[in-house]
Amino acid sequence: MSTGRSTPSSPTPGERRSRGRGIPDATVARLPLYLRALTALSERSVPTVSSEELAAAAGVNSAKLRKDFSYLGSYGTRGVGYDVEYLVYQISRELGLTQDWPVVIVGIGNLGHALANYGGFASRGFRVAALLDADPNLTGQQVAGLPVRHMDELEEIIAADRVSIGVITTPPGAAQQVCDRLVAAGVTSILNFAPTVLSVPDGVDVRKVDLSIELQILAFHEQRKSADESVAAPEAASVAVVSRRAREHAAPHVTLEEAAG
Amino acid sequence: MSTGRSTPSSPTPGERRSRGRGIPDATVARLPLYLRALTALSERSVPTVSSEELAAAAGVNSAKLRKDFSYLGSYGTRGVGYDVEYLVYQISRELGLTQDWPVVIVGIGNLGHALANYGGFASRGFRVAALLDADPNLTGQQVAGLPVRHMDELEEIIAADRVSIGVITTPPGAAQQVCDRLVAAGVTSILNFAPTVLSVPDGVDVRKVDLSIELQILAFHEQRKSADESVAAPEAASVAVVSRRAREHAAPHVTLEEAAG
DNA sequence: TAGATTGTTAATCGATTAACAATC
DNA sequence: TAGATTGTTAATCGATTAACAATC
Repeated sequence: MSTGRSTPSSPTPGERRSRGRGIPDATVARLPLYLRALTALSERSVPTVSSEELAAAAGVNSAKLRKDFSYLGSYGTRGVGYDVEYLVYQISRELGLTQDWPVVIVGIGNLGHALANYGGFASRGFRVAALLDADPNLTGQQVAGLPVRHMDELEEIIAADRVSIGVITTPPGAAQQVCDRLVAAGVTSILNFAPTVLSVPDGVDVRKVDLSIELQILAFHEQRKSADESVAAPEAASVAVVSRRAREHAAPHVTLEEAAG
Repeated sequence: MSTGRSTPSSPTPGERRSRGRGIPDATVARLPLYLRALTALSERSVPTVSSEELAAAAGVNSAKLRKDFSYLGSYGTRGVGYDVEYLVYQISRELGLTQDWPVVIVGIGNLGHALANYGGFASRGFRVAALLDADPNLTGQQVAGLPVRHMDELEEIIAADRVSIGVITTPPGAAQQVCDRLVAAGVTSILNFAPTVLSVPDGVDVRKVDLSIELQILAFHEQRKSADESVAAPEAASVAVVSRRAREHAAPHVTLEEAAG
């Protein structure tokens, strides 16, 4: 794009793809969806599927699906479609699900409980290596067939089981501290359910699941629906009317390092 | 962009923004993050904050934050920053959190339990109007201070409480059916925790939270990390070597409507 | 006034999509 | 061969980012 659009010497999509062997993030995020749909087909012993059919099952459009698959390689057959078993294997391998991923869950409250019992983990390559909690009263209690262990054992467990993925289901106040210990112990991927922004060193991946944020996004769209029922642009009007209170308070700048953690 | 880059008559960002009064999806998804950071500042009675400070607390860069806020209006003061209280109010209003949003939770297993007890709902405008489950043995049991009610009452509750948001925490097999009933009863926003693709009519928003998918995305990156430690492009090599078994089975096309649901 | 910080511009980047040549 | 469907192209769209003029 930077070298002009009409010259045939500009980088081709093929060249761009191979640069750094990068599968786009958006594609990676959809691979699990495809895999789920393919697994369902596999269980029904369906041998092949077209991009159109698979896309419908995964809830995307077929052009996007074919583009996504093109990053993995040419695994389809023109005029026929994709072999279900073969594609299940290729996507599993690409996602790293052909190996075993031990995970620890830290914070065995309601949510930790729910996750420990969640069937979706074991069915993929994920294995709950340990359940950890800071509360000594919980230690030793059985949850989902596993004993809750005390936080003191965290480093030991991670080293012994070569755990690289940690799930944080603690209260928000404890999350950063737990995260730091996980990282120091060798964990390089974190799934965070606590409503906190975690800071981690380079090389550590964090993904977050935030129930409250999802609801707020729904509320935004829900509000728009009601607004559309009444006037044309009711929002634009009310913005101007809203009290401008407090705009006069100008005050010195404050660092918010503490507030963030 | 479509009308050429050098002509001054191409649409300005201002024009683009006002077209349809659209706040970009990516911006809407970040507003709850800003709101959370601002709420923490508000509790510490911090009066003003700069884009740089607030961005750090929310985990984004400051240019993005300022761009995001520019879609809401000009709520900052040059040379000073943003008034915390004023911005909390504006974002809350924009997200629709100044009103009450009754929600129902359907499926009171481990996860439904966890959500019913989740503090983050009540603190925003969200109120759990009812907990519903199909199991008669659960009916009447208290969960998070609320009685579990039977699915038979779903339509009645939604109508009576004007519920527009439903949370689905059922097993995957029941999710589409529950979704259909919610929508028929008047719900127009759904937060889906079941690992299923839901189909809904136009005008209904669905957001999904999928624990297993998040873990799979982490596994993908985790795998890449280990790969990078060993050879330069180990992946590219092994792709070619992998057995091409099953590519010969070509078979008739199958509809997969049932598999999807 | 001098210093600070917003709001906006414009360039870049990444993702989506329709269309179709390649090919089974 | 005729019909079907992939893999790829190229256009479009939306999101990110650095830079800086406007302005408190």
